[in-house]
Amino acid sequence: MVARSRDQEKPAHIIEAAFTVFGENGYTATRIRHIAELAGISSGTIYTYFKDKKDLFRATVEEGWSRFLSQIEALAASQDLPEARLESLIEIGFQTLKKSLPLLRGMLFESSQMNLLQGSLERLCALIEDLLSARRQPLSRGTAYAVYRRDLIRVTVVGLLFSAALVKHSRVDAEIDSLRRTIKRMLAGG
Amino acid sequence: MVARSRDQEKPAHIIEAAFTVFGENGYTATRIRHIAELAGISSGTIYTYFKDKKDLFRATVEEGWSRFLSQIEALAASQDLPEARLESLIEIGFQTLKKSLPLLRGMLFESSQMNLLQGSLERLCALIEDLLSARRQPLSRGTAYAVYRRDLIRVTVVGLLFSAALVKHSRVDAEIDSLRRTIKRMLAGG
Amino acid sequence: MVARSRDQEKPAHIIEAAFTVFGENGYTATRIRHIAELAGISSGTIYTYFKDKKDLFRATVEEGWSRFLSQIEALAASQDLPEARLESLIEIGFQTLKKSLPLLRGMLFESSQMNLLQGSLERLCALIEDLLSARRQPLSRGTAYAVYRRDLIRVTVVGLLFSAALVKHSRVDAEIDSLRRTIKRMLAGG
Amino acid sequence: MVARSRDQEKPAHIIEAAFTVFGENGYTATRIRHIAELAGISSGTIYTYFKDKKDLFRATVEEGWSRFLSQIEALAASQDLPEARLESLIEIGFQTLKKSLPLLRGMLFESSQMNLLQGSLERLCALIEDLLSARRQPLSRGTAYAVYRRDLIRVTVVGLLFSAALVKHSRVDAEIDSLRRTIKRMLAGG
DNA sequence: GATGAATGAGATTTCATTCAT
DNA sequence: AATGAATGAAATCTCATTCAT
Repeated sequence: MVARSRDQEKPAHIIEAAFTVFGENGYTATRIRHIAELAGISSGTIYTYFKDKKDLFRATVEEGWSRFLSQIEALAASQDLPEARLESLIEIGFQTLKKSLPLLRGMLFESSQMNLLQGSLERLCALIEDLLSARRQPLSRGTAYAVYRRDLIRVTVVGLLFSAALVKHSRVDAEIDSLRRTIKRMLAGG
Repeated sequence: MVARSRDQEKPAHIIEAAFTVFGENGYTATRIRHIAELAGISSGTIYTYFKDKKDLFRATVEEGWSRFLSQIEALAASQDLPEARLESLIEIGFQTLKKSLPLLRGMLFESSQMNLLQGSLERLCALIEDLLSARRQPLSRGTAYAVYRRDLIRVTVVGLLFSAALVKHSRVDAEIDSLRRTIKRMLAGG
Repeated sequence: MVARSRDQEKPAHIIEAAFTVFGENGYTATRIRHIAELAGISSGTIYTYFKDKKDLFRATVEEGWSRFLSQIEALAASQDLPEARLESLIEIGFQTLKKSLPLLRGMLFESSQMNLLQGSLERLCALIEDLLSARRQPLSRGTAYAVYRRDLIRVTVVGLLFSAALVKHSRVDAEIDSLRRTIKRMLAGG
Repeated sequence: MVARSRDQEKPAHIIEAAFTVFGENGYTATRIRHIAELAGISSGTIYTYFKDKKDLFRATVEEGWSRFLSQIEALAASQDLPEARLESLIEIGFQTLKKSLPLLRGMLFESSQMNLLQGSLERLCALIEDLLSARRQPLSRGTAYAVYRRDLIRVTVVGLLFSAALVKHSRVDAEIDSLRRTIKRMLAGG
């Protein structure tokens, strides 16, 4: 009477497949049938677990962000020195960026139109802000400066994500490395 | 002896309508029929001037960028003092950003998938770099610094465009103003 | 566990309907919707079994020829006396001609589908030639005669098919009977 | 005050162009615009002289048949010996066949235009029958024989036309020559 | 008469979703 | 729960024909 644990994981399997297919083709060009085939199930079954195509997309995007953000959160909660945590942030961030680029490409643009990005972006920026704040004494330079810094972080994060997503396939690695160096320099010096 | 003369401005009218409709709905969700209706013509007429939906979209996007970039180019070519030109750049940039936001929203995401963005972005960044360089003595801090600065500009530009495009309708004006202040401060101080 | 089982005969049903509709209207004037309606299914279903309109047409034509040619082939392979087989050929041929005339009409008169005709025609002529050869001692009257006879058969077969296809609806039966008598007489006498 | 004779010939020019275009593409695939371009006029002008596409096609076909039939008619009315006239018939017939094959192709294979064929075919067969009858004493072998002969002529004529029309482009000349030899032999011997 | 831009009905085909099995 | 055949709405694009100039 063992629980059929495989069935429990079916939604996860579907999301896994959706990850790949949405990532490669984007939302509109993705065919439900392709996801089903990759997951080794029939199209109809998808509708047992997800309301419709949009719902599956949302779940897939959320899963992606969730994986990424939980790493950052663990980082934020760690006891390491601020400088070390910042270093890790950059490493994790750019590593994930490289790894998830297909996903990012296929999803970023469409998910933004569905407002799937906003929340996660907000959370990511907040985490980064916390990490940065920890670096020195909490600066009480006033509200204006707080807004300035929040905007700056957001512009930079959004800029990084979309810049990476816009890079040509062939130059991905070099470009992302370049971006990482740029960010490091920025944090260090200017 | 002469046929109903080809209205010289008809393509412009169509693009004008396309501007609005693509802007509001994005590429996929836009119906050719809606553009035709808004332009006050029949669907078929669109195909007199544009090969297909994609071609119309490309033309619309290019028109938008073209308008914007030609302003920046005029600026770059002017004889004003560097500081003044930079000031103007920011004014024009953010003004256009506000005005073209619907367009930007509907288009940025899809056009990037069609590779319509790259070229214009490249041109925009180059112009901005020129404007910035003019501010002080040409800095001969070496190649590494040049790459750093180019990346920084790109991340910031891309970050600004997509940040703005991601803002909720209701908060657009406030957010864009905030972004402008942030950029000004960044250029001034940090 | 099993989906609505694929109706084994559905393609046959569709072809049956296509038979009628293509027959009555020809390829171009035939509307997929009409075939679907006659078959009692939705238009979309046709695309489950056939790639596109052209594919359905090809399948329909091939089915028609196939039915006809397999009868002739059976005849050619039979052990009957040559005279009897020739007699059967004519009976079967003209019977099928009557029955399939709508199809024939739709099939023959489509410049876009001409090449569908060539192959089947070739096969039919070859079969007829075999049947005729069997009638007497293989005639070794030389190559020139062989060409002559092949041409004659082709002209006659093509002439019969198209003559029948050109006949007015109201006079079909009488005309085809007349043609059959003519061919019989031709084979008997001239 | 010279009559603008060029205008008088405009319909003829149009038909000339239509000849080529219909011949190359068949009725359905022919675009009015292409005919207009080849004739060096605008599409609209065609509608000054022809009611619609079908009307232009009819006129084109009739012109083709007319040219051909008038030659045959002259032949039938000539005082030459029957044998010589028959010889001429074959020469003229196959010559025209070669020359007008593109037209023929475009003309024969259009189910929508089938009835254009009937009349001209009838006339052609009647002329041929007259020419053949003249060869010997009018045969009073009775009605049955008359029907037999008429059918035979029709089948042969139709067979020739469509056989020729079905031949592959590359083999046209050889095949038509072969058909001519076959017909000659048939008239001589069988 | 000539022009050719504009029209707009209409056809094929796709694909998310349903539901009988 | 799973299946996958069936559905059918919906969208782009074509092209004969019209008609203002």
